[in-house]
Amino acid sequence: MPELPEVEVTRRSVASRVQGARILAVRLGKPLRWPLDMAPGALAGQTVTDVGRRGKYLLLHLAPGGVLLVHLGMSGSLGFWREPPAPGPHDHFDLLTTAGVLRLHDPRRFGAVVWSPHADMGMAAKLLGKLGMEPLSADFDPARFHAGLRRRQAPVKQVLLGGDLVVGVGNIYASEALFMAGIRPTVAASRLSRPRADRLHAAIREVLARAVARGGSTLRDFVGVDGNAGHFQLESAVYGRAGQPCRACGAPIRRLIQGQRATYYCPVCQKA
DNA sequence: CTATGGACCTGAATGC
DNA sequence: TGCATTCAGGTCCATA
Repeated sequence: MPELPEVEVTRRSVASRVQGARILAVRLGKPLRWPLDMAPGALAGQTVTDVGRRGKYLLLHLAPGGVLLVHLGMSGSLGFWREPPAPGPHDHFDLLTTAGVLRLHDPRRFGAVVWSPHADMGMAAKLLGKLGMEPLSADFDPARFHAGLRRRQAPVKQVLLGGDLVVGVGNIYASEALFMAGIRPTVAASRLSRPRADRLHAAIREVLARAVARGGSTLRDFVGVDGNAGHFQLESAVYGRAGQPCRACGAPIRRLIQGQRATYYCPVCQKA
């Protein structure tokens, strides 16, 4: 479900609710991607000082002790209640605080919660250490982006998904950004000229920033922290539109598989 | 080091 | 209606 915009929207609403709250306990459901071995009272007494984000990871900074890292995987969402309903079969993590309960709901359990005390940043460092540039920050530099692309022989779409050059571009927005830049997803990343890399750089920023501004509502079943479903307005140019006419030129949108993931593009607007 | 395919898990949609 | 197959927004890991 979540790509960077959805995670960012989630971050903002989580921050507004739990920042400054003190943790009372945690409740664990089924194991997520990595089992979290933690007693219910393990974090009790810690305060949530800040809610950050790196790529698609949410970072709950706790004082005095460390960072609680949360990833939503493919199907995860966070909810917040003053008085939460009884946990369902897919509610796998509750953070009980003085402000209310933050709950991770994740049917497929590809998501994760990782606790890293400051003394031992092992797991968090390993997960965050290889991440690429943040696309919505000044850190996302066109020259470095182009240099990174030039070193890769793989199709540009798969390089975008890799997350080691630039983070946060998921399967939907990868297709959308490539369409906006007029670049075919199958082109070897190394073959992109600087001007075309610059167009892609700008397209990534624009597509993601627009989705954030719309509250992450571009995804079909995005569920905000307040429980409201999105507006069900998947306004994609190409994603999920195989066979339908390109909104720019009318040619039928094509679908192909790259690295076991669906890719969509316009054969006319994206020549190479 | 890079590139590729498999793995993890469940539910919804589709097809016969 | 029932049952099998396909597909889904992520990313780590083993293997060449």
